[in-house]
Amino acid sequence: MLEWLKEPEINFPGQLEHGGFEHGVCVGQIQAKAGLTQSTVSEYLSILQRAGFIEAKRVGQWTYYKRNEGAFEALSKLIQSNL
Amino acid sequence: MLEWLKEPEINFPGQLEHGGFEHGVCVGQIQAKAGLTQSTVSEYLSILQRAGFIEAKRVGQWTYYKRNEGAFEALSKLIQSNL
DNA sequence: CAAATATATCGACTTTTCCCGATATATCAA
DNA sequence: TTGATATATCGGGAAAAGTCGATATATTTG
Repeated sequence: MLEWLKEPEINFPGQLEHGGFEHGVCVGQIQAKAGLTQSTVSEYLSILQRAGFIEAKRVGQWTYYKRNEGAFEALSKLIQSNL
Repeated sequence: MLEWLKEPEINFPGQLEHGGFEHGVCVGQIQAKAGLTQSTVSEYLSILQRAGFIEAKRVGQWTYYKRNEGAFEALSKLIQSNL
């Protein structure tokens, strides 16, 4: 999912019908591509959010998720320095 | 364990009695510090070895393990570029 | 070769993670 | 307000990972 969200335009064409990509991609799009149930995908996304890798924005009945690039940079640096 | 092996002289003083650190640290030293059973530590180390994070060298009845720094560098870069 | 020592492997049990269906909550549309 | 849609949360069963004791293998020493 994290890789998918790196190129949302390519991986989630259906998102165009939900107002574009500025806020991220909504759960239903990710679920359809993942082939897992709605509850599983929702839980995954909330875990990734708590871990700081993605950000959520609620707009109406939709929740949009997008990557937090800073977290990946930080993880990469942490592996370099601490591990 | 991976962090311990970054500074073997500091974390495994008992290793001095096993011929020093040039080949790495032997399993018994790591086991004592980890506080887990011998079998568990042996399995951990073999998993880390298969994953490429450490290298093993058998010398007599001892197996010495040491870090493979390249693997950490590669992981850090992989997170930067692919994730 | 036999006993001692260091490590590896195996089988079983426990704990954690994964994933689901059911249900709850929130928003939108009529 | 009611029904439809999107997402979140909950409880449980299945799968995977963690950990152990017992045992096997390899090496050294006497």
